[in-house]
Amino acid sequence: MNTQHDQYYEDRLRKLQAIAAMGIDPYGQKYTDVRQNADIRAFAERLAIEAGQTDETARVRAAGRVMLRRVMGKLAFLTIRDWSGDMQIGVSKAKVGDAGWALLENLDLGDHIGADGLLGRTKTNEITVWADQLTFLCKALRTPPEKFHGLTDVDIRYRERYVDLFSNPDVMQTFRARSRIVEAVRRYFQGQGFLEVETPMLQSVYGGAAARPFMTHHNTLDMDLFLRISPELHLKRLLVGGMERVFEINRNFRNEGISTQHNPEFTMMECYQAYGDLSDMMNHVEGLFVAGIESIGGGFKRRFRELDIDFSPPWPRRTYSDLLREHAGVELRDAAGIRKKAESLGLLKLSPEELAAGVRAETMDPAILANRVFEATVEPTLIQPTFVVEYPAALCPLTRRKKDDPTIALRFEAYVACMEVGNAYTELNDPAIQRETFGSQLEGEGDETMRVMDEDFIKALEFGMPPAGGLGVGIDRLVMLLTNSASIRDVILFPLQRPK
RNA sequence: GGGAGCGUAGCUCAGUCGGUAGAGCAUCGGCCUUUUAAGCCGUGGGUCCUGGGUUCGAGUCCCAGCGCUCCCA
Repeated sequence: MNTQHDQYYEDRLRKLQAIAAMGIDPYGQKYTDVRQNADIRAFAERLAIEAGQTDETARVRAAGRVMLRRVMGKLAFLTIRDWSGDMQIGVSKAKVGDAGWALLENLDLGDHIGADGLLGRTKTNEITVWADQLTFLCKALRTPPEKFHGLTDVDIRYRERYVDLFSNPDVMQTFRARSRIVEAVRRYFQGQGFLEVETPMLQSVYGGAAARPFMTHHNTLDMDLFLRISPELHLKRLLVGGMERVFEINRNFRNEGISTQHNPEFTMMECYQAYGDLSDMMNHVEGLFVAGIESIGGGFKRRFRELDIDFSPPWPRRTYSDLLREHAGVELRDAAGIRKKAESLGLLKLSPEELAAGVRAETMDPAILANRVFEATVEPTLIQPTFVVEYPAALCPLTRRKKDDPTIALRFEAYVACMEVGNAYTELNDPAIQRETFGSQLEGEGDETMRVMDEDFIKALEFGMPPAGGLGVGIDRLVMLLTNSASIRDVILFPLQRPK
């Protein structure tokens, strides 16, 4: 058990007191001029120090958490870790004196220390800071995970991410990559003339997507509120206001299932471009993937799980109906054929939720059936980056229709590794059609797609929203793909866990 | 929601047919001035996820629950 009074805790408290008795603050002070371990390592490479030699001119200061400790009598080697990497610190009793050695004897794995000294290499050629001064920076009262295997229990890794981060360097690397990718996406849109904005997460009317919301309550206003499922309707209001290019990178919340691809809160990028259309949005999808890849390196040909994926633009564009014909052997317009195919795939079986919502297989909308067939037959084949274009209009009521074919929606989805990573529209800006489509619900979609009438949004459209293209890209999935992370929980620092 | 699996020392993991709870790392004590998961000798450490049940006896078998993982919906 993780009680506070086990033997380890007591041992460490005893050493903390011993350190304090030496007149040293066991929780440290400001410590300046520290060089990162990776930087010190690169410096040592440039100096071309030979094995067994020390460079008398190369004084450095390193700091980090003690990960390994090898003491042999009056000489010790410590491996300390900062967020750039590890560094070996050599400590000899002759050099640091009795006081320094007494400090070393009270060091535990997990403590933070600083070391000043000359840079050299050991006989075995390991880059080493030969300390003449150790500075104690922080006592750790808990034992870090085992030095060789690190922390592997996934439950504890997510619950105690702070331990995961310092004991598993790959995890640190993933989250550094995530930060660079988000920066790159931001820079990409700024470079394209977009303005970054933030819109409400607490909303009295929710919308912009088909999902169940989280509910909360404002006490002093005595008002129920929803956590947003999408920023879409607010970003479009900004188009009405004359912000011609806007984007937002922020959290959405959906009160739905949890899986390796779904976390209840996730980070979404949405952008809207006045006078733009779908082809602009495709360019942006490719552009932000390129920017993300360039920010972390590794090239366009990448590994994801067991898949080899080539992100080189341009990505192929395939129509929904062609893909359906190719992989399901049915025509999109052949409602009877689709129903037959759906039946043979066992797709007419309804979930308890759907049955409760009054959905019946016999009257299910052909477009919904087609989409079930699409998900079952086409999606598993969409491994290489692909734009699926020409969605059936019935599936996307919020979307403008193709001019010469009103059954086709001006929408695409971008797929990579069978995951939906982008969703784009040529936006609907006709307030009358928008009013009709709000609240419309196709039989077979269940209650999750309940769309609440947003009168203020209609009003905004009545002031005139310029024709525009809009795009949403799930940042977590983007990071998963580019960092080869199998689960969304591996790219979210603190994924939702039930309390233990 | 359904299926499969997992939960044992701080960490990583064994635990056979139901018969006194084990190892490595870590801790503590000792030796050790070039180690690389340092080494050698010694040592302490357990709510076997929780609660029931079967049994002379349960980490092990049965039931229920909790948490996690994966697959499916």
